Amino acid sequence: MTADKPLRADARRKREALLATAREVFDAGGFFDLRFDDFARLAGVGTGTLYRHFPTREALAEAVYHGEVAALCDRARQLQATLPAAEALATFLRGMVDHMDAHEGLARTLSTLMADRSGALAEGSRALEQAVTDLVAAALQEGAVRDDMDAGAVMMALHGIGAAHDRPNWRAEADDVITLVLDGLRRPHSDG
Amino acid sequence: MTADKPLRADARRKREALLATAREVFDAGGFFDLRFDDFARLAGVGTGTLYRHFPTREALAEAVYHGEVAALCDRARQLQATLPAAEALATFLRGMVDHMDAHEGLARTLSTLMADRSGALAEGSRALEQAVTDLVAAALQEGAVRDDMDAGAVMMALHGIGAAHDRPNWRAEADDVITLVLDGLRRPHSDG
DNA sequence: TTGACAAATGGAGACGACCTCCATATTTTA
DNA sequence: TAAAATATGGAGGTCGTCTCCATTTGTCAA
Repeated sequence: MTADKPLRADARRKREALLATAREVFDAGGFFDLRFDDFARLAGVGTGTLYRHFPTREALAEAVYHGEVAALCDRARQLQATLPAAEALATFLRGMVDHMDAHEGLARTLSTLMADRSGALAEGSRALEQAVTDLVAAALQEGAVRDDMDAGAVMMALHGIGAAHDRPNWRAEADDVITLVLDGLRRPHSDG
Repeated sequence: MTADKPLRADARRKREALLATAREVFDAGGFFDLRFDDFARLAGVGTGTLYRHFPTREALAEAVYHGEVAALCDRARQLQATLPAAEALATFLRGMVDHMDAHEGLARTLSTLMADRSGALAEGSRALEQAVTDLVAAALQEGAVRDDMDAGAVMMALHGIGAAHDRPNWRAEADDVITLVLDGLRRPHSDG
């Protein structure tokens, strides 16, 4: 999949400069409002170079958050290894909301990556979905969650949380969505 | 709020033509891919006229779905008047998914309207949120749902469903999200 | 070191979508 | 019917996005 490409020295340097600039802009919150060309100017490279390294704004966003998303996935695996499955899932989902809350850009990025209509799901997005799928599967095997549902619904809920990041009461509502999902995932009442 | 503006005869005619064209494109599924200018050409009006009547694509989308959204709100009120509150809420949410499934454009529109970062929430979106808020409040008063949660979480979940409309397994996942939300909304198990 | 080849650069300018402006046309009013 | 008010349309300005290719930079073998 990820064919190794021995990058030339200057190429690697420019690429790093672009990423560094993008990270700064991300932290400042202006990533999605800045002209794409300006990343180049800010990083001191030409526009052509920018586009060769990152064909789209989404590609750049993904690269910026590549580490962060990988960390989230690691965290998922770690939780899964050390906690009962249901608890691992809950902790992970709560942690996702924390992350989105702390890094405004992450919510925007995730929702952008997930909504990517270009078909090919970005690697980070796919990895994240796999992590959630594993967590849910483990909880299922443990008998902690109902068996008529898969991880897609959870992804969709996360998607909603990310996409709605500008709602006035976002944090509280996001926590509520997670609570609803987690409570809903247990065996439903038998009085239905 | 909505100041009555006696529209001139030709103005009303052009407006209607634009709406008719937009409806057709909506049903064909191409609304969000078509150049905004082309709505004008297709409807046989000038671009200036298009922009005077509908300053943005979102405004046009809202106008197209004004009737549909109003119908959804009416339906919510009607369900609320004829069914136990919890059942009314469930039926309404299921119906929303049906609607989004049947009219591909509606999901896209709702998610676009809700995500509208321009601050001022469009009228249709606000009306819909009010309808959901009322349904949840009624269910709460009836004691059918937990009391530590409001309608915002439900809106967020709907948002996620709409925003994720291009997921391969959308329909099943959307139904699952609704199920999770509804089951989660009941009193949680006491073994937590 | 040097020559030759491959890899990468940068930025001018093509392109395309969005939107404005105003001379002209249509409707309404008196 | 004439004047005033209202609406039209589309040429063209603006602004991001993205491409193209002449030039520069790095690599490697001799």
